[in-house]
Amino acid sequence: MAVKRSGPDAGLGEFIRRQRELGHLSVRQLADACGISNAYLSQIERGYRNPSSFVLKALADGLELSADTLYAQAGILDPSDGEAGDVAEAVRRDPYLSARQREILIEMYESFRKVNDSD
Amino acid sequence: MAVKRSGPDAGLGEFIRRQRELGHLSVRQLADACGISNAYLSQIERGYRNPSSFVLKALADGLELSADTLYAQAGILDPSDGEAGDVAEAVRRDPYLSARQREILIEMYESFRKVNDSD
DNA sequence: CGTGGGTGCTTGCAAAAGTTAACACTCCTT
DNA sequence: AAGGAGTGTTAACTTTTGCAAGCACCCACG
Repeated sequence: MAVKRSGPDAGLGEFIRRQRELGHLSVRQLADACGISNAYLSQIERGYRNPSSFVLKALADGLELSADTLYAQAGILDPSDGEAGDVAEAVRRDPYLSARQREILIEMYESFRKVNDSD
Repeated sequence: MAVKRSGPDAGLGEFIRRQRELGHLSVRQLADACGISNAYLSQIERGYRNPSSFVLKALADGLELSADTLYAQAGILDPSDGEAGDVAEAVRRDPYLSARQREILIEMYESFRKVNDSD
């Protein structure tokens, strides 16, 4: 599946460590806040382990940044996913729409915005 | 340890299954698109497995939605996340749309919802 | 019929995730 | 100097992920 597997090679880990240090947190403090063991966090930071989705989310919360930011660092999120107003966001989060329907609604919304700009 | 543990309890899995069905994809089709095995996807959808962050990201891509959307559904539900389905609300609050445009978007949104019900 | 392909599901098993209990080191305090 | 408490790291272990290979079922087509 092409995705980078473990090994001392972790951009994500380095980023987490830097964020942790910026927040003046010890390995144990952040690990506790995330509900994981300090040993495990240490290994994640040095690229010897890949966190599960739940742990990644917990880390994002503990570091007070969005999961998307961590994903971006993990190299698994297109930075282009960024922007989007509240409407587009609400559409993306709606669990009852198909991908195609979301696409249509967002496109229509953005075309409305565009038209209004030139007023 | 705070992080939610497995069990047939899967909000996330149900959501993934629903999205897959809305896209008219078979288990094998989505699994292939995500680079994971069909057996594994089946188990994820029924709540017997928790995907790693990499697999979760692949699923988000395969379903054409953002990783955060999956996270929101993943049951790490901050109630503060403002109850997803408020597309209509977001549209009504948007200051950059005309009354007519709001009407159109909401109507289209609701018709999508209606169509999906009868799947 | 019958067989080939479609669907989702079960079953081992190797390989990772994740834990507990240690380690070595530093900095304070006594 | 001897202890305590802080730091990050390692080692041995258990639990979970994720896959290959197969099951049972349904539907179309010769």
